[in-house]
Amino acid sequence: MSTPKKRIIETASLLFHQQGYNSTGINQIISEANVAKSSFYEHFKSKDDLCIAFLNARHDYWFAELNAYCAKSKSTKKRILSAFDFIQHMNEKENFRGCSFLNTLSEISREQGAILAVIQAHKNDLRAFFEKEVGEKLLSEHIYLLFESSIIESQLFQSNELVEKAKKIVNTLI
Amino acid sequence: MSTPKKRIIETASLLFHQQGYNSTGINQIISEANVAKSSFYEHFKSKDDLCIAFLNARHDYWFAELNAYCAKSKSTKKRILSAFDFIQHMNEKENFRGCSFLNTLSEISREQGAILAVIQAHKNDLRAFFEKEVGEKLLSEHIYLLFESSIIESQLFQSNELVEKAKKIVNTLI
DNA sequence: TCAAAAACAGACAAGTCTGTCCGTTTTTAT
DNA sequence: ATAAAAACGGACAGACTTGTCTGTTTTTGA
Repeated sequence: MSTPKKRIIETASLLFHQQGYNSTGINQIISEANVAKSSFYEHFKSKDDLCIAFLNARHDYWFAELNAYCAKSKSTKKRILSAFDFIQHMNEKENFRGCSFLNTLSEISREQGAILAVIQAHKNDLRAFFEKEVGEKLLSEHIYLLFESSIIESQLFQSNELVEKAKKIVNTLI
Repeated sequence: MSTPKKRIIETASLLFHQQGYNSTGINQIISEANVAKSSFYEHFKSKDDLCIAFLNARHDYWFAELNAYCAKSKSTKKRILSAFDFIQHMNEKENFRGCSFLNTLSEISREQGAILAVIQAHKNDLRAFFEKEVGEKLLSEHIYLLFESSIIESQLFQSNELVEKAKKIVNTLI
C-alpha cells in the first residue's frame, strides 16, 4: 500500500468487487485510498482505464490463489474437485459476491470493448486451466461450464448448495 | 402500448435489457415512453419498484416464449435439447445480451433484497421446469447448471459456440 | 353535461458523477 | 544543495441522477 497507484488499485479492487463498477465513484476511491484527484488522473486516463487495471490485478490474484489452493492436491481428479472447494472458500471469504469478471460483464456496454477483451482473456485462461488439467477438450469444457455456473448460482442463492451439487456431478464425470 | 403504465414497463424492459439497470435513467424511460414524470411516480413509488415490475414482466414473457418454443418437440429429450436452441434463438433476437435476471443480480446491493427475491424466484421456476421435464433431481440440476452457463458464456463470448457444446453434452446425459 | 380521475408539462431540490485545471508542497535523485 | 518529478488540495465545469411539487389539461364515466 505504498505508492498512490498501488493504493488506488488496491482500494478500487475492494470497492468494485463489493459494490460493483458503476456504483463505485472515483471520489470514493481516491478518498479511501488517500490520493488526490489530480494524482489519480496522472496514473489513469479514465475510469475505464482503472477498470482494466483492476481486472488485470484481480486476474493475477485470483489465479495465484486458485493454483496455490489446488496445488495441495496430488492427483488430477483431486485437484479438479478442489477447484470447487476453492469457490466455496472464496464465497465465504468474499461474502458471495460472485465473479468480478462476470459482474463487470453485466455492467458494460458495446462501446467498452477493451474491458470485454480483458474479461474474455481471463475466462479463456480458466478454460485452458481445466484443459491442461483434464486433457480431453469436451470434458474440460463440461467442467468449465459447471464451474462457471457454480460461481453464479452461489452468488444468486447466497449459498454453496449448488457448488456442492456441481462437485458431486464432476466427481462422477472424471 | 396504450396506457402510460404499460408504455413505461414496455420501454423500461427494452432499455434495462439493452443498457442495464444502473445505466438507464428514469428520464430516458419516460421520455421514450412519452409519459410525464409525475405520471411515472403515480404508478411506481421508486425506480426499484419499476425494476421489480420489469422483472415480473420479463419472467412472464420469457417463460411463455420458452414453453411455446419447446412445446413444438414431442419427446422429453427433444424438448430439453430445444431449450438450448431457444437460448440461441434469443441470443440472435436480442443481440447476445444474456439473462436480464443475472445481469440485474450483478448490479444490485445488499439493500435491494426485494429485487433479489424476484430473481431467485425466477431461477427456482427454471429449476422446476427442468425437474418436471426430467424427473430425476440431480440430473435436472445438472442440466440447469449447463443451461445457466450456456446463457452467460454466450453473452461473454458473443457467440453460440458454448451453447452448442453444452447441447452436445446434454445429449449424452439423457 | 359535469364532476372526478388521470395524465400532463416542467420547474425545482439536492445530490451525484467524471474529468480538468491551478497553484503549492513534498519527495526523489543527482 | 538544488533542480526535476511527483503528489497534493481543492475549486470548478457541465452533465447527470432520483424524486417532489404545482398548476393545467385531458380523459373518463355517470
